[in-house]
Amino acid sequence: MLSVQALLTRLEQAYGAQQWWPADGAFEVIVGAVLVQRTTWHNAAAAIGILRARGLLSCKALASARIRRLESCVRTAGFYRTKAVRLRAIARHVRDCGGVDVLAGRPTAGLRDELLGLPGIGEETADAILLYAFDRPVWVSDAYSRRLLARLAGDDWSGAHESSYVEPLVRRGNTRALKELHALVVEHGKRCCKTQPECARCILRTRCEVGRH
DNA sequence: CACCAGGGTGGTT
DNA sequence: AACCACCATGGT
Repeated sequence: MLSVQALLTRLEQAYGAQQWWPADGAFEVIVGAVLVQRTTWHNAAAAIGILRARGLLSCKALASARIRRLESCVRTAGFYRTKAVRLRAIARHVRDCGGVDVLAGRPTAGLRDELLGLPGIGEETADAILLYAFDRPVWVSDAYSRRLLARLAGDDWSGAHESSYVEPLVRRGNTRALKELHALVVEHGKRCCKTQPECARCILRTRCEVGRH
């Protein structure tokens, strides 16, 4: 089966460099990670722009903002009532800890547990924050990656093998590759056929161009 | 107009 | 542990 490095190369050749995460600083990555849940980056980015315009894009300002005000800022990202409450709770935790710089000094395993303890941060979001906000070598597993790797592996796929597949990148601490690969997997998943399992062969076969369906 | 988008949570079986 | 309803706006 295709190696991780080969997969990364082919996806990059097909779609180009993705350059995730489009954010300014670790805290903005955290905010964006929550806002983008179950919506497009387009809608999440609009909400971030409004937060920035109103001076609420720092953990101290966000932590002391009124819920109603936050709701009006993040409305375009959907689920705005829950996201407003969760974002402020997260901001308060970060503030009470001494800021994102303090979190950046924590070991990865403990930091992951700490993130999972916060409202609105599940496994996928926690790993995305670890990778893109704190530059930790972790693989972000999502619906796209599970589907793609299941197709690449064929039938004998338990789902637990996903971590072993990307293990070479994690072990070598290649955060550059991990960031780009996850972004490319998502990009490919959005364009590539979702209903036909055979579609994944476009990556396995050289004469079938990736992304040109 | 139905469907989906860079999920998480709480409740039920 | 697997399944479910719910959260809600914006684009196609």
